[in-house]
Amino acid sequence: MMDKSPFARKLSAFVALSDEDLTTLDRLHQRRRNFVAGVDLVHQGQAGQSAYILAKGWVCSYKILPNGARQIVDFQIPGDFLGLRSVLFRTADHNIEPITPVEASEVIVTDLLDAFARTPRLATAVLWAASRDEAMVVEHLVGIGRRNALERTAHYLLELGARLKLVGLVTKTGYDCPLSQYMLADALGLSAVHVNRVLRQLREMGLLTF
Amino acid sequence: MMDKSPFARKLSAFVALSDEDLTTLDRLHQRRRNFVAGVDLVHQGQAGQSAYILAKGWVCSYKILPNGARQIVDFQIPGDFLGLRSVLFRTADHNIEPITPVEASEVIVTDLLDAFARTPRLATAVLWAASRDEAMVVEHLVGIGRRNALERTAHYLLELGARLKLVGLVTKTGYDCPLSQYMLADALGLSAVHVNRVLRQLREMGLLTF
DNA sequence: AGCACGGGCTGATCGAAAGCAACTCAGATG
DNA sequence: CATCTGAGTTGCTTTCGATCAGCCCGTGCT
Repeated sequence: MMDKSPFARKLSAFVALSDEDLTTLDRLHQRRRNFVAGVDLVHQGQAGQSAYILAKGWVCSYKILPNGARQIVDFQIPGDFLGLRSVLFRTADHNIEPITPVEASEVIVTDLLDAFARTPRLATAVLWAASRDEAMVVEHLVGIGRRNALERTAHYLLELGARLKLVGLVTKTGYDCPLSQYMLADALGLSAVHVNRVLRQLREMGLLTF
Repeated sequence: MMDKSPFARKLSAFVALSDEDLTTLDRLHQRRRNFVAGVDLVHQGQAGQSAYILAKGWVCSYKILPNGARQIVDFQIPGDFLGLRSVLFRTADHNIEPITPVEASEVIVTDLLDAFARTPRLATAVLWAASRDEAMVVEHLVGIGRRNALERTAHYLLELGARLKLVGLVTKTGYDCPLSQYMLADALGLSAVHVNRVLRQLREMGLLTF
């Protein structure tokens, strides 16, 4: 039996998938693409985008406000869907930028729907995953709205850990985190300076090591 | 031809629906339910919930933090789906509370999927609507993270207006808003006192009237 | 070597929003 | 009728986090 992709690995945590499901799933990963870090993959307002399943590397989705401020909505890690909403929506309402070199499989929407028709269990699993993503955005919203900088940061780092664990990217001692403090700041709705202080606090409390 | 439900009205703004689509849609609104204001309709952690389509009244979805703070994730208005994620997720991850007396139609998920199979255009429209809801949560996140209290409040009130317009609940002069300043505060991640000040500012700027 | 650059780190100052307290007013409620 | 409650309003004080400014350090470039 072959190695599971991070995507299959994640879905398996929700629903038991048969070998047939897994091969159907594999067929989705046909056209593999590579992207370099720092160059936007999708641009706000752009039409006719495709969706991707992330195989390797980290990506972030963000919005830019008229005043230049940036808010990172979410980070995507291996196994995560990418730009699905932009496709349904017909035009992207946010930017997507690789923060490390990235490998991703382009997914044709019709292929996905075909796969759903063939194996309903797969459809369930993917919907589960989508719901989970949405729930995470909601949790993120709650954090920014009602948690202070310290709680918010700690919570976010833990959540990232939980997500990475699902795809086997966590070791006994921690996980490899390519995020700069600037990115964390834009994700958490803080300034980079303050993120730095908060991280120091967490370290001093013994809750965090680099 | 009969009156369109708010739901049909909203979907029609996205996709042209045939009479057949509309009757299929109507069949979903079978078991109508009434709820009183202030009593939770869905409770965090509760399992086996149903989904609803809101016909009349306002509802809010929120989360409570361990420290007692509340963050309102979204308000639902007539025509909006309710608790769809809780169903896919099998167990509710947030509370839903009517803020006015509410009429809603219970939707059985299998009915919905049947309807989708029958008229694909309907499926497209519903997915469109779901994407739009998700996009609104994201926009909300951005607002809380990167807009100041004034911008945030103004933006949110405008967005509410745009949503209400889609279902015909806006007049020349404005819309009927049953939200208390406490609720606005919990939605915007502010204190009620501060919301009050911000609203006063907006009034003084001539951007808002009660 | 020299230098530019990005990321991380820290101190000092400032301001937006929170917190607290008090008061009004309109409806309930008894 | 008195009173109680909840929403809205305002003044004053406090605090959290932003902003500004500068520093260190590793890397890549010429």
